[in-house]
Amino acid sequence: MDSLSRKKQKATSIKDIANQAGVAISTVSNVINKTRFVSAQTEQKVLDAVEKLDYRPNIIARGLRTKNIRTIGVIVPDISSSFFSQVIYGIEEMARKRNYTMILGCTGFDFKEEIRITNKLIDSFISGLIFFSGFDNYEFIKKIYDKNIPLVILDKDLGDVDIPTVVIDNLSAIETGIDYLYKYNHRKIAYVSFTKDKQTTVRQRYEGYLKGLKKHNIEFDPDLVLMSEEMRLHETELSYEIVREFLKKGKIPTAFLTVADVFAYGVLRALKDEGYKVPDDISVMGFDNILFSQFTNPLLTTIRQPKRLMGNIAMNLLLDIIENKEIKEKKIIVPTEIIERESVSYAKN
Amino acid sequence: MDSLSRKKQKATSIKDIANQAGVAISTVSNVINKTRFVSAQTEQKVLDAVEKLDYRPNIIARGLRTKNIRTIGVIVPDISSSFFSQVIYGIEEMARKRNYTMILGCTGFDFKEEIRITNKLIDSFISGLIFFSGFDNYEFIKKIYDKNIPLVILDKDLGDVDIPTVVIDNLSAIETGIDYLYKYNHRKIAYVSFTKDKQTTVRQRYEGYLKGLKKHNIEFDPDLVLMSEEMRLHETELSYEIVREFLKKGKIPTAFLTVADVFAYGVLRALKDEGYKVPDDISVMGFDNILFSQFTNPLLTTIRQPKRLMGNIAMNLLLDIIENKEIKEKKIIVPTEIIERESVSYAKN
DNA sequence: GTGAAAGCGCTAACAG
DNA sequence: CTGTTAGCGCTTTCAC
Repeated sequence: MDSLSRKKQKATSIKDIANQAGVAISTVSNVINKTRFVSAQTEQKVLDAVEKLDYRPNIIARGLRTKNIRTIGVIVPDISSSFFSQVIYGIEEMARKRNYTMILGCTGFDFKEEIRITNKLIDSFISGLIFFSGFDNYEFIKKIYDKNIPLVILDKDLGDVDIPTVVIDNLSAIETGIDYLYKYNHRKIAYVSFTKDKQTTVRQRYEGYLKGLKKHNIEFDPDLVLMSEEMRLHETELSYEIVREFLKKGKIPTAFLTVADVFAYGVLRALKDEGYKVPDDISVMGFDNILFSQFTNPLLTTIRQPKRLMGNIAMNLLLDIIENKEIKEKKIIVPTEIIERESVSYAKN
Repeated sequence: MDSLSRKKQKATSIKDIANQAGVAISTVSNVINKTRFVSAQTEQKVLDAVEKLDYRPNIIARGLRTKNIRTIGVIVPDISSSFFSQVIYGIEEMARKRNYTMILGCTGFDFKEEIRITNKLIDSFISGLIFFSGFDNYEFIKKIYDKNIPLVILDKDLGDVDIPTVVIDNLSAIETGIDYLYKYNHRKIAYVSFTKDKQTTVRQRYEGYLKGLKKHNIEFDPDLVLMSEEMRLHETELSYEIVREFLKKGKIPTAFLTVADVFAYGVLRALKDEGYKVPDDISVMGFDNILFSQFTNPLLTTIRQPKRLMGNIAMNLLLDIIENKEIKEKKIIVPTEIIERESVSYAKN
């Protein structure tokens, strides 16, 4: 017999335990779930039977009754990216802590796939959903929310709606970045970003850029804005190419502010290949503070997002909602901070 | 009413459809699952009812009958690490492609937690398990296997046993690395690794190191072996510190071969801080080829593991087993290759 | 071609 | 304190 095609042997059921212990199945259920008092003596009989027959309750059968199998769905564009995987670490960590299971679905930044997977998850058996989307998709989110499925939106500001959300303050974060650069005497600050149209997150950062410039009376120069949606999939490579092209045109800024550390890596490399020294000639500032930013050359000055914490908070909020705990804030804003390292210094004028 | 504590409205069931369409429950089931012939006319009635009442089958109820909810459990030490997250990308991708759902459990390199989580998953409702463990744990794996739970071991060579496995050839991979370094005239090759005792993977690489040296008649020097288990959690930081300490002792190798790119980053930085130029003074070679190795300074020469492919293959194998397809090979070895970049050059003698 | 009914393993009334 | 039983929503025999 091919040992690969073996069938699982039939598991022992609550009925077997009841027989073995000589009690009713409800009694077994009651000792297992501690759902009503059972005399020490009967309890022991049940426990012995459980031990002897190596019984574990069938979660599916339980789920069919209780409509809850303590499982949370998580939708994310790309689990292999450093930012997402660190947030997911925080999500899973909290799920495990609170005895829930996490189902992960990746969308590959594909809009249709995102909808398909989400619907599939909802139709399956989850108790709630963390939506960590690649796109603005308010209509769709609203539809899910209106189905009364417990839901937390992660990393996307929906504005003034009722849907539970955990975000950072993207606008202020970038604005603070500009403040920082300004303090270091930078007045010609290039901005490297995804295109701003498809995602609130990205748009808010762009607004932060504009607001920061305005605040310090720096004139906005559209030539200094480097945007591409293609970078979504080839982050560092493309920012490298774009910045290299840009530098060849000769309009040289004193600093680059990027919307993701992975872009900053491309900028760093482009600068090096074009013969500029960082930070002596040009400064570079990232966003995210992913792990490798502490090992670039020079070490990357960046704006930190507390990724693991964001994951923790999102899952905690969702489970609080599911378990009907009191929710103080439906919109949680987690703080960012500037991590000063080596890639920014005083601008020479 | 607090909109957060709303209950999911009751979903429409197969019974509702039967009523609506004026047919038997079994008929509804049969058209949905195409499990026996139904006349075009009745079929249409059912389909209309499904459409009208927006019916989707209850997966849990189905699962209770069929003992299968097309869900795979994946055990992994740390989802936030670049290597793991890329493999998981491949795992999830294939699961999705074949219409399965992935449950993810992280163990944080904690031995007890690994067992606890695995048992929990097995007791839940999975159809199979991909075990991507942080430890050697043959006894435990064997026990799972003997329970006839479909199982694939990822990235761990169990030797000559029957359990389905997908691995790289760690020994040859490192040996090839030594060959490469030898070709570049290196004779004093330091080796940076986790301790070799707890994991087959790591031990095999160490054997590859020894074998490579022997093959080229390089005398083994224990002082050149830098190992620490602590690096598990602080990979780059600790390799940095260890290598810095090591360099201060004055016994300087011509090359460092590391067992992970993240270690190589630490080496790179330690070398820089101690005033050595890479590759002019000392060469550095990594292992894994994670994303950021193409952006280090200098660009890292390394041994590539095809991470996404490994994930694809593992999930594919597992699903083939579950679906009783013919299995050609129970042990799949995926090839590695050397990625030549900038961090290795000819040794000066 | 279709329907009736048993039953998957469990929880939660209800009864005593 | 404990037992009996209905039923969650589905698949699957068996009967017609």
